[in-house]
Amino acid sequence: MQGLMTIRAFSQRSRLTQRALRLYGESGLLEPAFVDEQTSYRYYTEAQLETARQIVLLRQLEMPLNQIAEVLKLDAAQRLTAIEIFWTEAEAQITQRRKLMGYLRGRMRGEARGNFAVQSRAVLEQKVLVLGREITRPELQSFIQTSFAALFSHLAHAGRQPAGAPLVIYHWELDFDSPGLVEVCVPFEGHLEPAPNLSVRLEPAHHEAFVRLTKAQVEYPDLLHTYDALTDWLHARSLIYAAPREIYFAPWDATPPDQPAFDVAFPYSQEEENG
Amino acid sequence: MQGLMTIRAFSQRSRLTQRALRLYGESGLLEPAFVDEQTSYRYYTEAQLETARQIVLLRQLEMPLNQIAEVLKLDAAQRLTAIEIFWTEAEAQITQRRKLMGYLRGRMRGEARGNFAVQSRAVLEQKVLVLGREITRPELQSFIQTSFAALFSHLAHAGRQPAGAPLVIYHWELDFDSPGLVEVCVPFEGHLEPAPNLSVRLEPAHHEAFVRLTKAQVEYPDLLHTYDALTDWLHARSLIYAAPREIYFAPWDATPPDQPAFDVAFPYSQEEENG
DNA sequence: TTGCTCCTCACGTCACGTGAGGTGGC
DNA sequence: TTGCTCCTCACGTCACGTGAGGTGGC
Repeated sequence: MQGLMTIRAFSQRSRLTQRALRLYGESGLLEPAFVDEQTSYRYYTEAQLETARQIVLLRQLEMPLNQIAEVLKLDAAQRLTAIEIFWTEAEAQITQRRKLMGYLRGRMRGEARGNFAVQSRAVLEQKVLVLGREITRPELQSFIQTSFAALFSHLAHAGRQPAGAPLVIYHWELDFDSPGLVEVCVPFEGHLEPAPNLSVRLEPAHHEAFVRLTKAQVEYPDLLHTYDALTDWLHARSLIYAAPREIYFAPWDATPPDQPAFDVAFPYSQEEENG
Repeated sequence: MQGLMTIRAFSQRSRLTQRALRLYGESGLLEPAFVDEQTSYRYYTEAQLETARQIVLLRQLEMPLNQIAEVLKLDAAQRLTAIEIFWTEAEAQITQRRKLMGYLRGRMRGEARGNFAVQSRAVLEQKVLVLGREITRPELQSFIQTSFAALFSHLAHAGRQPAGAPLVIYHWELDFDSPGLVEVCVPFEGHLEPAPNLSVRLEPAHHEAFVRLTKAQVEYPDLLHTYDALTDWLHARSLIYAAPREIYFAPWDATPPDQPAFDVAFPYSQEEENG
């Protein structure tokens, strides 16, 4: 019994509740150094305090328990790296929320209501080279970049040039959290054979409602408002709309933040015979 | 059926899941404009979209549903104020976490381990005027300030001077989340009658372990480390300790951030006859 | 024998996600 | 009749909080 603490003593010194300690014991996150088989009493050592305190700290940063378990398996150097990665993501979320709050403020003060002028246009039929996959939100950014690179290199190998602005089509009805099909497309002319994962498709002629945005507006709050403005516009005209798309008509890297860089568009058709 | 949307249409345009919409309907947060009594089908109006979108935004700021319900009852001006208050608290939490992360970084790199030098001293018996109440963490700051003001004015009215450094005693064993008894005390000499809520007590002579901190260190991470250092020190010497206290020996407002301003102390006694 | 500490269920909370099994209108 | 949309349970998830009712050692 030398140096062993009861759950009460350990709870007080670690600042973990007894309930939490039992839970962590069951899940294997922090098992008591010794458990009396007769009484099921849990006993902890002084050395386990360090682990317990790290758990407390990580929980206060809102790291989930299963991630904490993984982090604790790493050695000191890797552990700090893992924590830094987690924290970087947390900070990104915070930035996101701060922007949302700014958007909310403006919205409630009645500002910026007309900032997103909806226009419409006719789009001609065009052939596109398509790379599509089911992805989730966090994967989106890197998926788009690598896909465009793959498409352009495929075109170059076939001796073809892009014949229009590249676009990205979102097939999952604006539900941003669950995974859904995203297609990255580059228009071309002439003939191209489909390859594994790369299909060739004829995008039909259509009308579309669109909003033109600057490069800076690619971030969250503005994009949300754009979608709202577009669906409101379409609904007000009783139009049926298809999967939304982003059309990158300007060279992305060369465009300054405050200059128009892309359109968000919804293809639409007249409502079926009804009213 | 003019202008009524099914739950699916409303879900897509509001970006709330059907599950969430049903839940909000039951709780009264956002009830469908019309419910078919035969089929129990829910129908929503265009006008409800604005409310729905505000709910989405507030949920993304992690405002709890019951608080959202309260906020939505307010008119536009008050609503924005309420949201700003909520957000200010959220930002305070973020600042807190960022400090914790800094503390964790230093801790894992092995820095700052010896920063908190534990000392010990004998304290003489003294009479104190006490104001105590059960409070929770968020109330602490303002409770301490108003209590000190009340105690000093009581002393002044009775024609007495403080006879030592004022202190705050925490009786709830370092469990910072649940509510617990906190006592704000001012030592005095001579005679004083107890008043409602104000008791007069003789603090017995004792020994205490303490750490001296600067004004800047009153914030979270350092305070945590201080408590750890003190309980480790006491435990290493097999000492029994009582409720911890903070002793404000310097005039708070006049002290610069990097100067010593208060002690964190644990009264202790020898362990009962045992080893 | 009386407290005290510890134990194991088991249900509640929060805001949903995810089926299961069933109904109504074209 | 077949899909499709909608419905209502009901259980699962996450990280616990909060009793209820019972045991073991001084």
